Amino acid sequence: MSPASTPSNRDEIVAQLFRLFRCGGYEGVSVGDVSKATGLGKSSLYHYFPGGKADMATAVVSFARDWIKAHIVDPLGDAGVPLDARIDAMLTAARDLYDGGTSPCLVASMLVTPDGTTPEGNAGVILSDWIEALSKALQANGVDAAEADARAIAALVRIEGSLLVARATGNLAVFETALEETRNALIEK
Amino acid sequence: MSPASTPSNRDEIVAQLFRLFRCGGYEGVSVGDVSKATGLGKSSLYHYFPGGKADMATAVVSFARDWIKAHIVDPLGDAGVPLDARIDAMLTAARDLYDGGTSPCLVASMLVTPDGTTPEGNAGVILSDWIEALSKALQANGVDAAEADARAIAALVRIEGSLLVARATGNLAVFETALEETRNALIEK
DNA sequence: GTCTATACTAGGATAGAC
DNA sequence: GTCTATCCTAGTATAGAC
Repeated sequence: MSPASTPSNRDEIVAQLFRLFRCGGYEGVSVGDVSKATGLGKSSLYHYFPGGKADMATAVVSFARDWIKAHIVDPLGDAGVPLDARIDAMLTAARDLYDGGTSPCLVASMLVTPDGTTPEGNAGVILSDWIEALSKALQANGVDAAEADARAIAALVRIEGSLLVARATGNLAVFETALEETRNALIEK
Repeated sequence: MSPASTPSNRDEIVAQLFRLFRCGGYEGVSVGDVSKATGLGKSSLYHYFPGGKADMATAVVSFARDWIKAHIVDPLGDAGVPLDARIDAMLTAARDLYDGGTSPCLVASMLVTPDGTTPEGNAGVILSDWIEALSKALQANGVDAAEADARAIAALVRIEGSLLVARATGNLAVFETALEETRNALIEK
């Protein structure tokens, strides 16, 4: 794959890394792939990421975590907006992030590691951030803590599960339907 | 990893392959890994799988599909057993397959492929088999087709999603709770 | 900060003996 | 059917010039 335009700074490289790692996971991406995708030579990449591929993984997880914070966690905590609007914003962000059910989840892809290996970059915290923010938003609207946690977890289970099932079976509607069900389950009194 | 005991036939090798591929996906497993895990030399492996790693992936998907048929699809179609007992059997099989939420799903892991690559072995059909069998079982008990499909899909979404969330966040209870919720949602009149 | 060139290892696959 | 030996490519990483 040739680069849309050669990136001029580290942030643009990381955006490319996100595209690559979300599809291939850690093992499925080579430094050569990154070189091709960005148009930069390997040495340039090692300039930005002295620790090599492991550094790239760390950077991409950090990038994704920031994206979730800006587009999901912070909006969910915005007390100036009604809860149902915040939830709609979250679901819109999810639809966008996963391209309507066609693009894989980075967390899921980074979780695939050879037997006995620990996942690179600890992407799991991204899901924890999301769940916590959602639970907090529900609690601020009068849902008790245990119920809020359960609903928040169920929401992420639906989103992640439907993305996987949609992509595995080629049935894209599964994802869209799950978003709608998630909305209903979260808003329910 | 050293072999529990050196496998004496192709089936035993495939069982090892299943362990490896479900964790590492296609890209995360090398022929050398397989050699170490089985105790067989590379040439022996190429004797059983002339097409190399791609052949191994095909064999392991076939193995998993057979397992699902024997432990889930066929029991779900057993008209001599009450529906709720069949569903319990399905959930017990799932708990067993995923080791209570600690072992990854082969379908999910094989879905992780470098950008532009098509998944090796087409593991997605395994989920389709499962969903279809579950929907059929519900329909045979008076649930109309559209509702049965929706419930079957929702069940797999919950199982796959909870496995992912449980493993990513380190919260194993998510998986067990999801199995219970799946049971309730399927049995509901 | 980017390049070319290079070193070295790991990975996929085959040859040919036993 | 399994082994040792080997081949070749791809992959990670570094050196040093510009």
